[in-house]
Amino acid sequence: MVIPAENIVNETSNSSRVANNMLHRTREKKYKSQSEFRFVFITKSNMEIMDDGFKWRKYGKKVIKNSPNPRNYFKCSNDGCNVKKRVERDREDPRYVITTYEGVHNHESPNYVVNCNNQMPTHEWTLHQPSSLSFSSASVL
DNA sequence: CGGGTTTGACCAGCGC
DNA sequence: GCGCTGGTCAAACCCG
Repeated sequence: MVIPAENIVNETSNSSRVANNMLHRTREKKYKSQSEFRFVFITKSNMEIMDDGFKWRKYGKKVIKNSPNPRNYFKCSNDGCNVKKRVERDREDPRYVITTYEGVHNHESPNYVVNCNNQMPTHEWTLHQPSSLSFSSASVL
């Protein structure tokens, strides 16, 4: 299992704003019996939809019980790649966006070259590596 | 016209 | 068994 985080790290390093306030929240979430790769990280952003280089198709939105903010569900629109991600705002700090990736892309990012050319999205967002987060322990560690 | 978004309905898992 | 909750589907709609 490979962490598809190189894109994220790449974008973060290009970002003019470096994470200056590391805020980690432990999210103990009971997922189904998924042994799939899962990668959770928190970003500080004004907008919940961030361009991480992949093409995502939104397929659902749900209001979560313990959160006033709705959670959005995305699938990778690449054919044959069934990577999913959910995006929700932090309940206590709406400035932070919690993104959960599930699965591993079986292809390269369609915008990977663009990102490597230092063409960042117009909006700015910073990455917070959730070191203490309940982060798909099996594959990351 | 094609691909993405929206949104309510539907379904499955879990706790009581 | 039932109800609640989260996750997915799919049809209608929107936009380039």
